[in-house]
Amino acid sequence: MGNPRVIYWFRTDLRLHDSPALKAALELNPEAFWPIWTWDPHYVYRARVGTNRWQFLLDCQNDLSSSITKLNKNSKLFLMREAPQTLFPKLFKAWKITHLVFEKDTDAYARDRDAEVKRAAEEAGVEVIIRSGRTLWDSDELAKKNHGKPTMSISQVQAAGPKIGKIPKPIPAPKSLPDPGEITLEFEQEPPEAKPDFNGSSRSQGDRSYERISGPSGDFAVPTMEELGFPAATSPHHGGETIALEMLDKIIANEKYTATFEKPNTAPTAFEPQATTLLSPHLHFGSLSVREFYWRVQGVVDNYTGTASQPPVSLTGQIFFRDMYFGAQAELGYSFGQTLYNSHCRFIPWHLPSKVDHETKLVTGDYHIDSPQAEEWFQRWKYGRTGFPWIDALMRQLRQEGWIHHLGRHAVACFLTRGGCYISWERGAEVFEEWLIDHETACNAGNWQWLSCTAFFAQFYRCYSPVAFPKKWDKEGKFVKRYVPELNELDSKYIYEPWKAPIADQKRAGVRIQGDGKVEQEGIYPKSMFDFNERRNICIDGMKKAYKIGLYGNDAKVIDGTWRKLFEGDAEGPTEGNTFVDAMGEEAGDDEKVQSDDDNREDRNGAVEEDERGAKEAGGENNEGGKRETKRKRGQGTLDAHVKISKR
DNA sequence: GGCGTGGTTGGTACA
DNA sequence: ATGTACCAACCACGC
Repeated sequence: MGNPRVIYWFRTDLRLHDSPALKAALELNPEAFWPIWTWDPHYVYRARVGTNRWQFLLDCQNDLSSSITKLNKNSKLFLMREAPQTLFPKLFKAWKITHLVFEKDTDAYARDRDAEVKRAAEEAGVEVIIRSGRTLWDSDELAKKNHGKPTMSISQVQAAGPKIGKIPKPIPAPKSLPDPGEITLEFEQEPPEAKPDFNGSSRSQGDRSYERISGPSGDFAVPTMEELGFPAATSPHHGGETIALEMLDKIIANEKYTATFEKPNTAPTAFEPQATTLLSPHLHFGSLSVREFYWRVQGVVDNYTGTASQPPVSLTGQIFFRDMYFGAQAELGYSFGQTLYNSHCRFIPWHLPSKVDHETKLVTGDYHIDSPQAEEWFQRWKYGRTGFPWIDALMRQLRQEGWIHHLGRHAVACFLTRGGCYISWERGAEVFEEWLIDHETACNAGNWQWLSCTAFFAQFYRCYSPVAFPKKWDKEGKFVKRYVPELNELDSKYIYEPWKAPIADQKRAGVRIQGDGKVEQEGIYPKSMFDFNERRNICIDGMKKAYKIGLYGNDAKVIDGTWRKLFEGDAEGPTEGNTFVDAMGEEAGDDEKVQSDDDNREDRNGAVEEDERGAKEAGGENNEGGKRETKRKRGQGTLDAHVKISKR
């Protein structure tokens, strides 16, 4: 074998600093070195990616490409527009490749894809080098050290992680890069499977993603939004390693902030500047190394003279949660992203459940509209027209900017699922997947399960109030007024409950609180779509019952649909289900098609109301509960326990 | 195996 | 205004 001819395949690691895989590639001392990105149709068409995240990705690629060129004027990030599975076998031959190097990706789809590429490499006699670099600890190792089980609590991470070893110290960025070899393309492009296009609805012009392997100009350049068919992004947040490292520098320079950060004490209502670091999208795209972040923060903490905060609430603790979700995903695979077939996700008979293909055991991306009322609530939630200004402000910020504070995510997630609409967490996760610039499959699925009390967290009677909770952070309602400007002039005392404002106040503020929020109208803000406290109680009753029944996503009864019998008479269970035979089945027949909110649906009126009478006593059964009541008298919350202990 | 304790980030009533 | 007790009863963990 001659000298190494190496392809470095960038994917989850759009950076030069602290990249174990890049280091391994350069240690081969290559005679030719191609830094490439393959434009995978799976991401282009089958992942939900909104324009803000597209732009962020392009930012990262452009920054990386120019950083590569700074190290070697003959090199850059070469964008190859074809699926890696079909492209690599051709490249291996055409470029006489000896090594393929990339960072390990433990996402379920990525594992399948990489296994296929690896097989092709072996067939072509190409050595594949894979290094873990996306998390503090290798996610497979983490699960292994957690007795081979998915990491489902932060204490498991804190116990299992150190068993692997110390968190690796960051590796400096390379000072030079070898020349790329000649780039020949003496082969045909395999056209992508462009249907279905999950992002079709946001494309405003022709999609030229796959015009040629080397792009429209034939120069392997990073695409533009126009090429991809997208309108301009609206987010103020920008990608790229350069920006990420500058942001980190700024945070680190503020020693007190860095050392005393406590997530639960950061305001979800803060804007310009936000209360948290906003580094999450950079961690997602790898424009910031998670270990770089960890050790820079730890350095400040170690030298801090005051009392530093501790994991899990501290800045480093935030990263432990990320590793926890990656460790759970590493074990559970595809099932971690859905309820069905997920052994660790509780089954709750939510509205709008996912359709599932029982052959592949995967969700299809579509869902059942078991309740027109729930579908209406879902659309109003998604587009920020629930009539609860706190929820609407957050959802509008999310759509516009691609980022909202972690506690804001809690608030909208609780509201959609167990603390309001009783709609499947999977619906919410899909919206976040599309709109978040920091969307990380593992963290998104994990956090939605957390908030919906289907995994990780169980205290379902703790519900975020859309009124009391934001009041605690922002009495004036400045945050709401920024993102729901039609309420700008409204007296702050009504800002979280505008339906309570007297007509005179509404007039003075130039806004009328009326209507059902289905269509946007100048000078109108909708009435709240339900009585929150009423819904909260109904939801808690439903959760109680579902917990008592105790099914999980992989239970036979959940898979074959017989779970239904267990929930008969339940307020938020399948009360509508009498006419809805196969809630989880592959083809339930004549569901409505999922509609965009822009459709004008005139005639939804009488037929819509949901049967909520069944709320009567869903979980409040009999006397058996009474016996146990006398047994357990302690305060139920951590805080209470602390208070009691310290008082004694 | 039963028990006690704790759980990243709640809400409400009342002093 | 701020602090405290309670709400209704979950799971995970450790001994």
